[in-house]
Amino acid sequence: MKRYSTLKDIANALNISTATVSRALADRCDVNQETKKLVQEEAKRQNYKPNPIALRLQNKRSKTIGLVVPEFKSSFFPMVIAGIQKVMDESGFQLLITESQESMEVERRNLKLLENNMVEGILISITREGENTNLYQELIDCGIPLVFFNRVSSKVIASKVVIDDYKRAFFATEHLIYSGFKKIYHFSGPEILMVSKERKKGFLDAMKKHHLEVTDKSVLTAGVFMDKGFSAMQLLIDKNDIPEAIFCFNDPTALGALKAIKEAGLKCPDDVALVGFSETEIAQLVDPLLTSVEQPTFEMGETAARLLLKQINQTPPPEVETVCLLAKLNIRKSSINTHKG
Amino acid sequence: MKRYSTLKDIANALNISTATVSRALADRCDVNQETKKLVQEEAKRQNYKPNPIALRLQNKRSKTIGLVVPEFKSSFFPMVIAGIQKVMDESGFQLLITESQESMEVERRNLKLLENNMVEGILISITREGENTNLYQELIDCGIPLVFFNRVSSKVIASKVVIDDYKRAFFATEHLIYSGFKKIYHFSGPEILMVSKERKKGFLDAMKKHHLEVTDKSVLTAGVFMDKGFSAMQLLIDKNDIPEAIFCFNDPTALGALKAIKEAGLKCPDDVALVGFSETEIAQLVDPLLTSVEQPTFEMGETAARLLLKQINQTPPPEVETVCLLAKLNIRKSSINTHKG
DNA sequence: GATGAGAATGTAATCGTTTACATTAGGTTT
DNA sequence: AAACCTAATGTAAACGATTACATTCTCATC
Repeated sequence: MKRYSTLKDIANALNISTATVSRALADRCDVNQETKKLVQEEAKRQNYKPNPIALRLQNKRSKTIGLVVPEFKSSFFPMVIAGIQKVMDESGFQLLITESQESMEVERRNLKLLENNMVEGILISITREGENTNLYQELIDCGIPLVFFNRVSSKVIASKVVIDDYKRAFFATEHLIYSGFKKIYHFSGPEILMVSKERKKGFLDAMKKHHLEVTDKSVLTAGVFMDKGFSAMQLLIDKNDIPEAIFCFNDPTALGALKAIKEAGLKCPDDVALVGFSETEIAQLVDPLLTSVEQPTFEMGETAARLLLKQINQTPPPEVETVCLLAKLNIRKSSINTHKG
Repeated sequence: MKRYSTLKDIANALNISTATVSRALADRCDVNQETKKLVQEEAKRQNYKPNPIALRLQNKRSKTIGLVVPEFKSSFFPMVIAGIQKVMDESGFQLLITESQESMEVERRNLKLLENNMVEGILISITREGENTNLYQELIDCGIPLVFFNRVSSKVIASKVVIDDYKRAFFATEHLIYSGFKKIYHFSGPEILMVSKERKKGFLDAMKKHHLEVTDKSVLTAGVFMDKGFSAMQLLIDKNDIPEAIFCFNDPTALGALKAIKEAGLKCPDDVALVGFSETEIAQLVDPLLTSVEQPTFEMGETAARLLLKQINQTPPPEVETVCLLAKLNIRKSSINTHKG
């Protein structure tokens, strides 16, 4: 590694002790003004920078926090990371990023890795396979605070950052209902995820409120990726059980459905209207433009990071809190009722 | 921070010196088998993990490398990061990620931040504003190896990972030519970027090879984002100077052009055929499906990381090398000549 | 002139680990 | 029995920074 200038180098150059140098650079009052000036000049001359590793050892703080995200492919998590990064840079913390690849096993490995690297806290969005509840609890119990975001644990007590999935799903469904659609289906996400449950509940409650029929067939589990939305839609087309509108778990499944619709020679929104969720860039690029719920991704990262820093820096640590961020429904062409009025 | 078990704790528990404990755990031959066993048991009992910070101070190595990417929005860089991450995890290095937000000024700040954090090397993809040549050179000169990827410096001598932009642009253009198009235009990227120049050169050379006319009007600078592709296409439509086909700098500009084509009531590929570059997820989702050059993003990250580790670990450092990764042209509907034979 | 106060600086321990060198005890060789 | 070897362990310095405590010196006070 590159050789850096140290306190000792400055001390030797000026024939004084490292203690004085340290004090001079910290601008302490019990150092002679002359000496202070000499030290500061010499430090500048040698381009001295305090060694962050030595400081960490001394302070017994790693000044590092860990992050576990399920994947990197979609732009959702990268945007969250950008938000986290901003807060970390401001507060002088380093960020250790790991990817669980939607696997509980890999997630466990990542958490162990972070623990071995002495992170002072962990930000995590869990896999869609499920949660490593015991491990989360262990980490918290032995003093490493966890903050969940987006995909949160339902069992562990910790600070969490979510968007109001239930409400947004409810409103998105109501939007379809107010548009005049009656036969409305839902493509739901992995049953194990809280967000899936919340969005499904929002859908069901909105339907119930408006006295619209909901049968076993109204909800299809379609996973998180495009191919699943595609095959779910194909299934409906094959069975000739085509709804007027579908509220989809997320944008990829909506886009998969859209592809199946087009391939079958049907039209969106004329034959089937679509609503996505968790706004992706693509929503504004496909034809027709996709109605979708926009999540404040960057802000989610910032918020989660701030909550974690609070847990780390305050003694005693503050009460855990769950922050619910506001999301916004962007209504576009894919959910316009072309038959009405 | 959480309290971790140390060598001293084990030494105290067994009434021996930390030196012996250290040696026992390193499984050195000059330790009594009995002692070794006792130490290993006690270490397990206390869940001892070596303190990585102390090791770094001791070894005078930060075991950290830095990364500077221009942005997080598109999935391109996140996928590269995933590749880098994989190599780093395997080799026990930490990764410090920074985002320059396409600003030279922010890039300078990030590089300084990485230097202060004593990274042992830096991976960088430069901004589209241009390059901080002097700073790159300074870092290299004082012992921090740099490896460029994707958007590389044209002036600094260092290892680089690129895709064969020139060849792919050449072939993509030839694909349009072989499809029977004659009036072919190019929407080029920011003039300052090497990749822009390379792709433009590939386009021009392919046209020249096949003796097709190239005028001042054949190449329009369209930037990197969708809106620029959109306005460039609108300009052509307004001037009623509509080419049969356009080879675009990247997918977003192609999609922008596509939007303008549709809004003008024209059809792709019937009226204007399109070819994009640097495959995005979107290419497979739009109508018509977009022909595009697919880049090996994950592999690019892996390769760049490996090159950097070589620079760091070998003494004397190996010669710098430029690795050119293969990219692949995915031919889809947007570039099919519907008039031909 | 002895005492004390206060300013400026130095000494040495600490953080957790490694390792060159020193020490000890026991056994073997002559 | 003196000399030496070997195995096993301990001591202490080092990495770079901070800081409690100790020291030195000067000057003011009685």
